[in-house]
Amino acid sequence: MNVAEGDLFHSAANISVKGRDELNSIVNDTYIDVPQRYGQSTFSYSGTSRGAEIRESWSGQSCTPYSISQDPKTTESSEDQTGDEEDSDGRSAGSTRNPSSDNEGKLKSSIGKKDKEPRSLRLSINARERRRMHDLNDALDGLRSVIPYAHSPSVRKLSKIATLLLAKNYILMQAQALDEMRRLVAYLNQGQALTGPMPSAAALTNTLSSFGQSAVYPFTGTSIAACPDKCAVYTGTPSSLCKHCNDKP
DNA sequence: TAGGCCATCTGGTCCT
DNA sequence: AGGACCAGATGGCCTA
Repeated sequence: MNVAEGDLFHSAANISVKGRDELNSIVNDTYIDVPQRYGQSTFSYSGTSRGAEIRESWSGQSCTPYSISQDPKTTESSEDQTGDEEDSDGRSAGSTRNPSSDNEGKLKSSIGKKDKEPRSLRLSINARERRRMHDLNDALDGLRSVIPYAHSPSVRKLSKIATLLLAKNYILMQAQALDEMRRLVAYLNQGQALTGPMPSAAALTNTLSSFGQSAVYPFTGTSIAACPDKCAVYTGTPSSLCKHCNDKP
């Protein structure tokens, strides 16, 4: 097992144990190159993983909106909060978390902070921001759906940062594979145009095999050893999102 | 218990 | 003025 291959399996260890075997089965032809710290460190999937649960609640409109009014201490904000529970789409704004604790402090802390701003305006701004973040999450879900990793209920959803890093590396890999393919086609065309003998079967096999090899493990050079997170395994350059590389003086 | 991830609130800035 | 975007702060949930 070469270095890159080891890294692939190393990354695979970030996914849930239940889905690890499944992921290992796909890891050979995909580009799992997420720094370990960005991988999911959780190894159990109960069917109610937090992210999935929240998304389900969001799209299915089935979650229970949090209600600050449950706590008498927060009566002041609870009246306005009712208008904050649903945005203009009619979608519930709360999550499945503890309804009375999460936003309570924040709301309370905001009271009187900016008296100039009418409460209704603030609530509408909050709802808008919430909607914006939901749209962003929807887009991230869309991205997750098209990048190769184990799409299985037994595998926890990729984190946001892992999704972005994986997508970036996947794009770079596709570009490189395309480039390799073009070169191969050019090589074959060249051989056809020449009157001389065609490349030997062994040479062709060698070329094809090196193509396949580089398509999967294009970078096995020193860059891998440079970063403990192996952020450059597929890109050849350290990721700007790699904390380790960015922390370097 | 610490660390990772996340949703939400908030105030600031920029644009239309 | 209102909306979009952004980053910081806060606190909850989960796992090792």
